[in-house]
Amino acid sequence: MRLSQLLLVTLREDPADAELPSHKLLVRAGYIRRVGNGIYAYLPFMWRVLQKVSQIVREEMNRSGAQECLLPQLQPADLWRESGRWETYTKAEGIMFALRDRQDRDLGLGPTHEEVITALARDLIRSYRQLPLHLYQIQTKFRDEIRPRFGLMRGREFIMKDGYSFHADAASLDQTYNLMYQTYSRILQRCGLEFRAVEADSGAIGGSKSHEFMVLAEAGEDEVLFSEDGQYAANSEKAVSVPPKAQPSPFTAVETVETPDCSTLEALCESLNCSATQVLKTVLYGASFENDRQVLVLVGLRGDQTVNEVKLVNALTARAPRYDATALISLSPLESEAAQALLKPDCPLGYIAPDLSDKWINNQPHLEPAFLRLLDETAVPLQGFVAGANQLGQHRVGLRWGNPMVQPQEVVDVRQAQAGDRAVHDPSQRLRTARGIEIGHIFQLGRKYSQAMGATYTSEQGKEEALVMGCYGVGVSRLAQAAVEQSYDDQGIIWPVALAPYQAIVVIPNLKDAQQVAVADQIYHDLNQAGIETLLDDRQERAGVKFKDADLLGIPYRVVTGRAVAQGEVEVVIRASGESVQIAIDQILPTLRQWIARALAGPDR
RNA sequence: CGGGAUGUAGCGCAGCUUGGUAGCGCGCCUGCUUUGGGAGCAGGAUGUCGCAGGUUCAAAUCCUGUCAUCCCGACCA
Repeated sequence: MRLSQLLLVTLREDPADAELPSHKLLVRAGYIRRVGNGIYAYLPFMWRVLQKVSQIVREEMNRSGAQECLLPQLQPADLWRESGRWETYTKAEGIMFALRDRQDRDLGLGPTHEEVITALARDLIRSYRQLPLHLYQIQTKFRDEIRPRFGLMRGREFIMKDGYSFHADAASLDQTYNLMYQTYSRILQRCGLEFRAVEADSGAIGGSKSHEFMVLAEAGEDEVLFSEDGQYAANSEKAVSVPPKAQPSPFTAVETVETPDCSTLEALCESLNCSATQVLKTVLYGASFENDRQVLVLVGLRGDQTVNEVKLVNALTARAPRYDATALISLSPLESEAAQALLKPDCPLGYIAPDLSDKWINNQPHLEPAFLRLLDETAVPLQGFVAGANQLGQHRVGLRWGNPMVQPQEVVDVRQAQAGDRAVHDPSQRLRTARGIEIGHIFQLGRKYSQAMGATYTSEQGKEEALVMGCYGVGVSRLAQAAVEQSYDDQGIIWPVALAPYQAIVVIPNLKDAQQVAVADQIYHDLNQAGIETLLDDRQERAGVKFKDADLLGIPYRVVTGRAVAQGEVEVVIRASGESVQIAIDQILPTLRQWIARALAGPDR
């Protein structure tokens, strides 16, 4: 394309509403425009990038044997009621845009497609002979994010590839899951991105085994913990580790001591002259379930550790049935004001322990009259520890489990693993931390949806069985922006060759020089003819403007038909390295062809 | 939803404290010059100062409300 005919509006200054470099650059270089909060227009250059990503995803998915289809975005609420997610998706997480049609039917705009695909599978899959089966689509998803931000990173409308596989048994699911792990790795390699696959929490979608694919970048919203030997990597929400050893306790006898003004751990440790590892910290949470029942949760853990709320949410969700509930709607630490509504006014907050009496709980209609008491694994081996006395200004020291401190029955892992902790698989390894942008997620769903929605098949033994499912997502638009976040400089974007909207740009420094124009035209024509996607900057602009724009746009190879055309040569500048070489005009095509082929060389086929 | 901030020309901003009829840079249009790293000179166009009330002789400026946007948090297949 000729730039003189393209819609290209570049900005010299950063847009005021952008924070991330990638967001600023995509707007400045004319790739995207914000239309509303979390809603973006993909302008022609961006659309080309997105198609590049989609095409790589498509090729690799097809290669894995999955079949492409396109599912509806407008989804009947009844399907979501069948899976039990209508309430949680419109109420709890509130992530689904819900609407009502003129017949008063509830509908949702698809944030994900498990329900639709499972309903289809229920209709279409009858026999084990049809299995395994893997369907995927690439299309726009809608999510009513509470706080959209960072441009395409967290939009309310975004493009995603989502795939769903169906199996007769767990072994077959495992196979496809592993295949997807490889497929995703290939996709990211082909996109030219630095990434890491990590163990992940499976979150509200449910299911068991799950990995996230993280594009590594400082601006990433997720923290990744990994061991240096490469054997272990996990999202910090999910990560497990061996905590540092506890210091031996200086307390030998059980006694209650006065600890005024020690409602914080630091103050307590200083006052008692002990280590936080000898303190049993008790954190109070308020949890609400979808049936409006509220539960107060006491979590005991070692003082130097912190609660991982994702793990705690999972622990509570698992216990929902005991409150006749299925889903946790909210969980938050009880701050003093909120606590006042639920607890009696003189409750000794700051000095509580896991054996805090239930009598402090207010008598309220939806509030459970007893605490749910959970103990983190780190607290179990403590000896001679310190805990609140359940009396303002007092702590107990020298405690051991049993008498008088009754150990909570339920021991769980709700502890946040941290950089510097030892790895579980090899305690000589220390965990390190990195930041990542989640651009892919694979799950083993199991029978969660097929059971809920009655999607069954007839097995080889003639028995009716629920389908075993997996699901696999790639954030296509997010991936494109993540690529920028990983690769830019102070001049602009540096696209990987595989994702660049155009691979080359021919710049004419001086339009008045007929020879420069003729050579540029010829090269432009020849390159396109040879299948190299090439732009021609034939705008009535000064050379400097064209160079600046080419750099900002991030086109990998820039061919400049400058003064050297008189000697039969042009200059080629490699965007990524800034390297510049003089090349004979007739060598441009073979040279670029070779460079591009090398840059696009993906994983072995 | 809690905390913080901002809304003034297409974009980035000043003006607001101390009310007096709106300005700078970039961009845009015209002309001349320039022509390899976001040119120079000359001329020109562009604003319901987010919106609605109020105070006042007079409001971008003060007050109230409201909407929008951004940041931190909560939230997030």
